[in-house]
Amino acid sequence: MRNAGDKRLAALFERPTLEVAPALLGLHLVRTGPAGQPSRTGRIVEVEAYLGPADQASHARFGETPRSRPMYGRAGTAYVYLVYGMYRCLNVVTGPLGTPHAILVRAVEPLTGIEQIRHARLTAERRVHRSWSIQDGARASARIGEIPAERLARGPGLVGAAFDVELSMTGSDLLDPGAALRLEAAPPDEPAGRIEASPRVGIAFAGRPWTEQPWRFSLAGNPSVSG
DNA sequence: CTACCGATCCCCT
DNA sequence: GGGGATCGGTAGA
Repeated sequence: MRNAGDKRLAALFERPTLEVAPALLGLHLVRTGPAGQPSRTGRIVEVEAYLGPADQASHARFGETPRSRPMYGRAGTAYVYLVYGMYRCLNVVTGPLGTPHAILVRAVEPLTGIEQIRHARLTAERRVHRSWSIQDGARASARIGEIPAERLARGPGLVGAAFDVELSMTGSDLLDPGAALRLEAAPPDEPAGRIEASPRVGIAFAGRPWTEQPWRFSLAGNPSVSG
């Protein structure tokens, strides 16, 4: 049985993708586990909409493949992919069944579980730099310890690292209140903030008009929005 | 099968 | 401003 907040959340996803994207701003991303560890939560502050398969910046531009299959599923499904062989990026699927729309979560403002997030960031870096010496690891640990909380998930790759987004989570239901990775409605007392729209980042390969569409949405002035 | 490149991030120059 | 880390997907031989 869904409570009132869950119902509002589910209703949100029945709207067109370009309306859902700005509406995701302010929602909470929640990560629980491993068992016994405090959960991590953060406020979504930056997203990008991908309106495949026509959208030449979308992974759905190649049609339905094993990787893109979750995008064709129900709205609220997670689409997780690997970029540059190391960073996992989280998308929220939107649109009706069979319509491969998705919204990339580009930045999150950490709210709780900050130490868990720092630990996850360090683990992610260690995985990339397998050949690190003891000193390298110590340096990275110190550096991450100095990063202000609002910058710990400022960028899509960092969101994946900070919240331990796993490839195995692709296709999972982000609206399931029991899921290890999920979305939750923001508390009603949390201020929304002004929303800005701008062109999407890192998609020069797509060419016009896709590079110019203002399909990136962010909370104006929020320090966790990526540059 | 190989070649190329990506919805990235960090460090060095 | 440039390059390294690292690997799955796609395209072309």
